[in-house]
Amino acid sequence: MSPRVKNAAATREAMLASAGRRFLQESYENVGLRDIAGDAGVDVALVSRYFGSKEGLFREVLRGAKGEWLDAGVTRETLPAWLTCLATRVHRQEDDRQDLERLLLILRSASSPKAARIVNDSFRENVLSPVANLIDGDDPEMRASLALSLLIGSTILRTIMEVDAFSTCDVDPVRERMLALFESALAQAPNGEAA
Amino acid sequence: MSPRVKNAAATREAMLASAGRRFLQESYENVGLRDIAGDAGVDVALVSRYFGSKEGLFREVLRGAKGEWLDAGVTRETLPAWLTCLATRVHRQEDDRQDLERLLLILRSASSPKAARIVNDSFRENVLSPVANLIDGDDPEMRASLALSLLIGSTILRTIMEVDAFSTCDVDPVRERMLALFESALAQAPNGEAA
DNA sequence: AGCTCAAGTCAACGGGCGTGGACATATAAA
DNA sequence: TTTATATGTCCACGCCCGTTGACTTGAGCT
Repeated sequence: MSPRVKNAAATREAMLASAGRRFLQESYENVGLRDIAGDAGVDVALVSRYFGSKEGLFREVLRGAKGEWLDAGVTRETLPAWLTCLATRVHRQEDDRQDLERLLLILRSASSPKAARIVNDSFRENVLSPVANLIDGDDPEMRASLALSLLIGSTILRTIMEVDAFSTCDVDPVRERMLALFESALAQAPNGEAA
Repeated sequence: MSPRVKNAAATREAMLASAGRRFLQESYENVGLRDIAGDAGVDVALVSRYFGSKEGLFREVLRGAKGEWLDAGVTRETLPAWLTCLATRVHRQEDDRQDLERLLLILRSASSPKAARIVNDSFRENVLSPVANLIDGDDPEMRASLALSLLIGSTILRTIMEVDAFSTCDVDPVRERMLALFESALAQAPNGEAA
């Protein structure tokens, strides 16, 4: 093979990018380092050189995707609508896609022994905590978990299980119900919404 | 090795049982046929002989677990409470554990290319349809998907992500909120509960 | 131009995987 | 008791994996 141009920073990014793409579509176990390196136009051995191991590469991908979750000026008031957007895949802004991909990247590799700890940590730090910190009142983590359960479940149903009964009918009623559920889950009072 | 006693039906069941146990705890990709055969006290080659392939074995495990979901006399009225039981892991009856394991078995191997089709079919046939058939009114599949999203999400959070913010505080409030969410998700009217 | 070292490639290793064919043995019929 | 067949074991093949060490080549400096 003719060796590629030598630019350490660029190839590192290229590998990170192709790894992110691969890990997003297939799970941690089902993607090989040769696939990732191939996409980046680089030899496999560079993975060990740059990231130490496959786990290291995966960790770096999760770490690199950090800080983009909830960044687009989401407040306590707009949170339910924002979650509804993610859950119904209607992207208001370009950033929503990034957020959804982050979540999906985490969910895809959730049940992989090698990636489990990394995934769990990333989830707690990058998606659970931000939401919990955004809402105030009692048991913020519990209420955030409740809302995120709905988001996670619907994402899995639509993306992985390919069920998508949410789009067989009109989207608006679904969005309406979703919004109500998110508001109820995040609300301080157990029943309904109490300002 | 001293050959085991020769009983085709018994060994077949033993393999099915150990496979079910393994597939429940690890995902499809992360369990080897040698593990399963080892647990059953049998040689690996019998998997091919009895089930054709690993996929065949997995399919048979899913098929064998069929018909136990929602079997314990759950009605439209008791459905929300039953879902809450599953989501909070409080087992009223012994059967609840079976139902939860079924769902978990499906979720664990959901993102495995080889098992995806099998898992998706099993989910639709064995968990989504029963729930959709139990509720009446418009868009039963959509409402069932909504409720199952919550169940799936909370199950993943608790079992795979090991978050379990649901049990850091008292369980009763969580169950109360869960119940309200399930009822709202399954309700005919978009807002709240309307008998 | 020549030198140097980071940057990249190549080949191979040890290991685990699913699978298939050849062989052994317990069971049941003759 | 002999025979036949279902049942189970053993062995090895081919494949893909992550990782490593030795080699090659490009870029930048003097």
